[in-house]
Amino acid sequence: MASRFTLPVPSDYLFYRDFCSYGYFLLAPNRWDPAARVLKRPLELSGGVAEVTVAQPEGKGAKLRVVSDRALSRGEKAEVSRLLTRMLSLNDTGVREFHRLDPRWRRSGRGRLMRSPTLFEDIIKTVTSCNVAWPSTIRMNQRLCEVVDPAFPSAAKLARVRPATLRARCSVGYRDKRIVELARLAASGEIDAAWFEDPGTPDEAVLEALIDLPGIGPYAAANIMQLLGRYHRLPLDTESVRHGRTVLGFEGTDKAVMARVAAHFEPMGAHRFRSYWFELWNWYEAKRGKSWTWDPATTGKSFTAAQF
DNA sequence: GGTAGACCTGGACGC
DNA sequence: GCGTCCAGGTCTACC
Repeated sequence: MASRFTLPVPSDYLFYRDFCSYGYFLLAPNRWDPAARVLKRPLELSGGVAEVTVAQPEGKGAKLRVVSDRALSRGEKAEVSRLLTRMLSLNDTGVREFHRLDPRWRRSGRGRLMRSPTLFEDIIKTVTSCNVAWPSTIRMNQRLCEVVDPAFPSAAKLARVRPATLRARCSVGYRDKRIVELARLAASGEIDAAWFEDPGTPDEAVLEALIDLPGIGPYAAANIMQLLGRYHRLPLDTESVRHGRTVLGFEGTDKAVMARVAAHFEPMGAHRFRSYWFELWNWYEAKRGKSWTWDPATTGKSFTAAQF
């Protein structure tokens, strides 16, 4: 029998807008239904996997309606609430300050960014997004869920998979050993999620620790930092260069354009990434329509500039 | 400290 | 249908 419960959200929270705010909303095991504006995905809970459906039928600021495919204990409902709170950035208290710094997004209300229910899933998703076109990132995450665990592989489960299996069946290529090593570090506690998530841990310490991880370079570290709600660094990549040239009108070598993009967002201080990201996202939406209307099977595979 | 080249995959392109 | 080229960020070796 299903469990049904509600989850309170901040008064400015608009589910379809705020969930469809970062590309990972299109990656397995997330399943976004653009017509119904409903999210379905399995979550790993203490009593086993449960498929949850999340919606906000009454609109902005209204409680989220959560339905699971099996009965959940009180403790499991608390787990689901905790995982969704992380995923939907419901504890983000910086949106108002962001809008004060960059008023362009005040009217649309853009400010919150979605992420994964766990830091580990965000780390692996980031590794699968490096040095690869977006359709391959989609494929890798799809296969990880099909081959290893439908609810997205936990660190413990992934640590037991052979790199050759990941390479052959999940199309992760040379990332195979790095992914398994990351899983071992997370499973053993050497990657301490609580330490990374603690707002009291200094940004520089987090950055240094991330760069030390296998498969994590400057881009991936900055991206994981924004997924941790630390928005002061920009994950600069080829999309940043494209954005610098086409939208901001910068000229010169890739390196010079990157430096100018970084300098351009400097005044946004602790909210640099939000300002940069929503400008980028706005550009995608100008080409492809609002992100919550993207069909994961079509537009969702081709919204990045490289696919145009 | 800076840089060249290897690492893989899949899509685009030419034949 | 096949072969070749290219994009993408990280890592290592080398200067």
